[in-house]
Amino acid sequence: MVLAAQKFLQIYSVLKARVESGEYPVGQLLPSENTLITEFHCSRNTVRRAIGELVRDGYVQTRQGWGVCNIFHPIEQTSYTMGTIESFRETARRTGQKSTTRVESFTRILADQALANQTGFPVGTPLFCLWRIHDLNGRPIIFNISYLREDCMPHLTPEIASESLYRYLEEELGMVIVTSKRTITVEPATDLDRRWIDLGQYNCMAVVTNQAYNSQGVMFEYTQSRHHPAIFRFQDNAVRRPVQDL
Amino acid sequence: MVLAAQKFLQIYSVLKARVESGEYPVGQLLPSENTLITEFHCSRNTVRRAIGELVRDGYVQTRQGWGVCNIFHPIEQTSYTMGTIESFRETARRTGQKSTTRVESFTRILADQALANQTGFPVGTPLFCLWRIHDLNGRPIIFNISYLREDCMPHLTPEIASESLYRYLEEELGMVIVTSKRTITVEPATDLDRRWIDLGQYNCMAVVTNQAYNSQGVMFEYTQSRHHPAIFRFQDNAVRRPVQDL
DNA sequence: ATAACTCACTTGTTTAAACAAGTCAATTGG
DNA sequence: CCAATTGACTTGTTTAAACAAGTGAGTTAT
Repeated sequence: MVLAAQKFLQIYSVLKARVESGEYPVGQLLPSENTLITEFHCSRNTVRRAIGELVRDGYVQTRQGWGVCNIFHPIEQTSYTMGTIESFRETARRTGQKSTTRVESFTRILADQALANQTGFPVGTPLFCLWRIHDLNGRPIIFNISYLREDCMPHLTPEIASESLYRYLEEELGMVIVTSKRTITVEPATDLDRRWIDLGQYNCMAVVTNQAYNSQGVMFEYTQSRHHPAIFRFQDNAVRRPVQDL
Repeated sequence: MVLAAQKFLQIYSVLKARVESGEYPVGQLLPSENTLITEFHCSRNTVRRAIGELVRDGYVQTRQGWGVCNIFHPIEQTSYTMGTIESFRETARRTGQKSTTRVESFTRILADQALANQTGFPVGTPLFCLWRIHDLNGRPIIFNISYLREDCMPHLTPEIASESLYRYLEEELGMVIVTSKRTITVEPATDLDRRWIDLGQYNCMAVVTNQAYNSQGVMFEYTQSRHHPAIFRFQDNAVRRPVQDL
């Protein structure tokens, strides 16, 4: 039951495709849980789990006593999708654009107090420091500053880094990347930014700070992605939960 | 079982507090599901649901065959929390800052083609158009442009809007706000922005576009929140899900 | 010594059942 | 005619059980 995707993911995919294709009209109700149970030959919990994922995606909305309402609106092609971790390369491939990455600097350092405060690595941690430029359709648009724990990837090279870093970590090292904490801010452009990115009239960068944890709960990556503001776009679906101060 | 919060939320709150207080040390495992079951006198599903919420919050991380690892790091005080919908007023109160809101303009319009394209409202929809300024500690920092469906809140007044709009909708009208789609972009500052917000050296705004849906699946609000870039900060926890192209 | 296996533990998935609670239309009672 | 009730539907919460599958330590067989 691992080669074939889990049942709830299969059902999720089918329902998602139907919503996207318009098979379930926007603004109307999906079939009830009972109907879906008989269609997919599964338990109610499994149907509910699939629907729960669609809710998280902002595709549908549930209402007790009423049903599951389709609220799908096509998203912008160029946007990031939040709620999942997606690399630059994956986003570019999904949106059908041509992306390249080049390494501008690759050094080894120890985390000093200032860097420890900024990143959250313990003082003295051996780190790779990596500067990369991402081009989209031939134009540089993202300046990437990464700090990577050396003890998690001792044999990292600039060649590997210019390929997909995440593919290397996952496929070669068998590392499972589980959680990623992201912060979005807007910061004044630095000289380093302008050295590579043509900002035109803008004097700011959209900065995504990313802290990634492996399956052992160790933070192995701290990356600042400094985006050209004109191409930056982040999308998210929020579900309001009851406010509770227990 | 509705006055007393649901069981899984109670357990969630207790575990969350323990993680935040350091009762469960960072980097170590939480008690196993079985241990928690006996402590809370509940079923395994209920414990798992509580833990699932902590995972979504980026507080803990699970690993099959191993356990639940505490990866909590205190978040920035001034940051938004994604994954939940929180109003400006709620955020300010949570972070202990003094906030005020004033209405600069309150008009009624019909959605024309351009506005329909921008917002997603059907052409001809009667709308309230609302300009608000949010002050934090006496300084204007957010310029808010809202379009609100008139038929969802016929008796809206500027006085209500200067109070909490969401409180009015929820408590007075009984409207349940369920889903909210947000997009974050960085845009050049306009003359309208500069009329109210002192940007200093910056020439951009951090823009959060928000589309809110009520429980009937109707989009009733489209709001552009144009933030002073220096105080803007958005935080999020992403969980990597298996990529699957069924 | 080491490789393979076993075993006790962990979390992950799925099913089944019961009851709570919201919604809406039809029916009933005044 | 209108208000209240009923009843059939919906989703929401919780329990219980079974099996799958990953982890790591200890044991066994070679």
